[in-house]
Amino acid sequence: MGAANEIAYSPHMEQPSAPTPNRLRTTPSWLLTQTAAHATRLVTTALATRHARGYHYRLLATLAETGPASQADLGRHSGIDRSDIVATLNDLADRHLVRRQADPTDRRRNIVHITPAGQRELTHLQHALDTAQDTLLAPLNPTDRHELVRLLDLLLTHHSEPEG
Amino acid sequence: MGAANEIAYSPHMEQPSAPTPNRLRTTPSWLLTQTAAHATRLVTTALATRHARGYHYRLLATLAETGPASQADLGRHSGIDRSDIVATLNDLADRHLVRRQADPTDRRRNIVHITPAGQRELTHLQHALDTAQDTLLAPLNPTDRHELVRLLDLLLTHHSEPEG
DNA sequence: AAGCCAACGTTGGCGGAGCCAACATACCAT
DNA sequence: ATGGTATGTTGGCTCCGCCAACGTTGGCTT
Repeated sequence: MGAANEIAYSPHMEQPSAPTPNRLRTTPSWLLTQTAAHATRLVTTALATRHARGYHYRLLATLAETGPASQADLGRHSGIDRSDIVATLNDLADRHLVRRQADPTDRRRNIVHITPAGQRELTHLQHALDTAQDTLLAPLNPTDRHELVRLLDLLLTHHSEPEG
Repeated sequence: MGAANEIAYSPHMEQPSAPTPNRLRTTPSWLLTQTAAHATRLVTTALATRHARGYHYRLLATLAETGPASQADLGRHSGIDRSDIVATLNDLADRHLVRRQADPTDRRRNIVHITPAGQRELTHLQHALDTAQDTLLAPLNPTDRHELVRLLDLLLTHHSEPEG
């Protein structure tokens, strides 16, 4: 039928997606969760190239910025639950990207350090992540990008502060 | 130590949250997923007042807008996987909010209808959802709200279209 | 008419993210 | 000394988004 570079049309080939109902398309929370889902997909595949998940990056990034910290503090800074911190740190420690060390002044606490290897890994993850950000924001010009960040920051700040 | 209307300070009372690392705070995908998480919390609790989840609303809304449709079409319009459609429709059908009917012209298909009770329930859910939207967008003025919707719509459209 | 491929509904499963409850241990103020 | 509370840890849960497989049915091709 057609030349090789034409797109073959098969009567059995249906549209992979269909128009989204207006009720959803105009609901801010829906727009938010759907774009977030796309962002998560991009980030997940980006981090997966280095066998990491979101929690791994978040913890390494938090550690690099705050310095050695207890697991509870890590949780508060990164917004990850204490129990999830444990599992994620286990992963990171198994790969020697992080070190748990007993706090001599408080025997309940572990002081968690990022290792040099962890620092290097974070650099790789950061690079992969930066690329994903560009892909995500591709359709937006610089002005729109800043505007989006501003608006999201407003929402996040408002809903995070206890005194709302 | 102070009067009753002062906020009691206890040395054991730590901040429930702590400053988020800049690396995260300035990452668009992080802002997106975190605000989406807040939105999901609001929507989830709003829908929970009527014992519904996101998928239930999405299907009812889609049905109301497109009219009777096959499960596959419902999936394409709502962005929900075929297998999840089955489970969600089971819930809705159990509560008589939806009716499955064999398609006489294609015995593979079910034609799904929304019942009058389903229409009424959708109205309730919509109301709960609208309130949640207001709570979510509280810190934004009308201009910013439209701007946010515009930007998210841009992202969503870009990443949904097959020809990216 | 036969054969083949595709779509349909359904079952069962998976992983990530965000939670919560409970517990033993350790700290600290009273 | 006692009681309240923070810490790390285990185990469990829900929601959302996916994927693989299977039996059935439809429809195009030859």
